[in-house]
Amino acid sequence: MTNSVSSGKALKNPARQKLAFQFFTEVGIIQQLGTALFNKRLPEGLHVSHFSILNHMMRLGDGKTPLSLAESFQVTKGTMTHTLAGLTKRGLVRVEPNALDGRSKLVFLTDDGRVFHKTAIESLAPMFAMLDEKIDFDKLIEVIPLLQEVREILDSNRDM
Amino acid sequence: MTNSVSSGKALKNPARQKLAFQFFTEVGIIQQLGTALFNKRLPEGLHVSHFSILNHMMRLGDGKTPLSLAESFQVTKGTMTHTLAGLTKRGLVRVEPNALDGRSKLVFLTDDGRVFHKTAIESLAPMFAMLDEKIDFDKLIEVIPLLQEVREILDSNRDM
DNA sequence: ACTAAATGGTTTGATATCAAACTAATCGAG
DNA sequence: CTCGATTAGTTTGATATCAAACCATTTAGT
Repeated sequence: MTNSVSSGKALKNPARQKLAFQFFTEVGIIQQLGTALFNKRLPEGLHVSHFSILNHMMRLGDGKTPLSLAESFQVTKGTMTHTLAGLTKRGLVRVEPNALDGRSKLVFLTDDGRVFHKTAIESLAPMFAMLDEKIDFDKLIEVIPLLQEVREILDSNRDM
Repeated sequence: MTNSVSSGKALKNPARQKLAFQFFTEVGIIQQLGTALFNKRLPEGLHVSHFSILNHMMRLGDGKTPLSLAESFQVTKGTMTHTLAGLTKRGLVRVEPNALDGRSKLVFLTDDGRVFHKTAIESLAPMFAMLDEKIDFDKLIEVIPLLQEVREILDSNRDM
C-alpha cells in the first residue's frame, strides 16, 4: 500500500498538527503583508497580479496561452481573462489569436510592458533594501527548496 | 548608524535579490494553494477568513473588538465589518455593544460557533493526513521561527 | 466645559477572485 | 465524414477585499 496513510504522526499528535498549522498561518500572513507592501510600491492602479504576469513572461518568454498562464498562477481562466483585459487596456500586453488553434490565443509583452516591468522592479528596490538590512537573505534562500517541495505537494494534490 | 543600510548585499547583487524574490513567490503560491484546499474542505459557504476568526477566538479568547481582530488579521476594518456580518448571519458569533466604550463593540463566540470550529478542524484532518504522508513536518516546524521573524519585520514596516 | 482631534465602525465604489454556465473550435471514435 | 466529447476563452453572479468618505463617540487641550 504505497499510498496509504503510513505514519499518521501528525494525526496522532495534536501538537504536531498545531505546529504544521502554524506554518501555514505564518505563510499566509507573510503573503498578505508582502503583497500589501508590493501593491503600495507598484505604480498606480497596477497590482501584483499584473506584475506577476509580466514578470513570468520576462523570465520564461512570452507567447503563452491565457490558459497556461492561469495554470501557472493557480487562478481560474475567468480570472485570467479579467487580468489580461486590464493589462491590455494599459497597453502592457498584446493578446493575439493563435494561428495554430482557433480556440486559443497567445499573449505577448509590448515594449511598454517591458519598460513597466523594469520600472516596477526598480520601485521595489527600497523594500528589498529594508529587508536586506533586517533579514539575512541567506536564511531565506536556504528554505526555498523546502518551500518548493511543499508547493509541489500541494499542487499535485489540488484535486484532493 | 545602527539603522542605516549597512550591507546592501542584495542590492549590489541581483542574483541575491532574485532569490529573495523567489522566496516570496513560493510563499505566495503556497498560500494560494493552501487556502484553496482549505476552502474546499470547509463546510458550505464558509471561508478561511471566517474560520480564522473563530480559530483566533478559540485560541486567545473572545470578547475582542472588531478593530483588534482586523489588526490581528491585517485586514481593513471595513473588511472585518463584512466578515463579522457573515459570521453573525450564520449565528457563529455574537457582536455586542461595549458597555465601557460607546464607539466600539465586542465579538463573542456562540455555541454554534464553537461546534462549527470543531467540525471544521475535523474536516481538515484528511488534508493534514495527506501532507503528513508526503512532507516531514519536522522540517516545516524548523522554519517557523524564520517565518515569524520575516513576518514581524514586514509587520513593523507596514507603513514603509 | 467646549470644541478640535482621535478613535471605532459602517458604507460606498472599485477591483479581484471564484464557480458555473455558456460559446466556439478542435478532436476522435465510429 | 459526422457527431459527441473535449478544450479555450468569455460571461455572469457572488463574495472578499481595499481605500476613502462618512458618522458617532470619546478624549484632550485650553
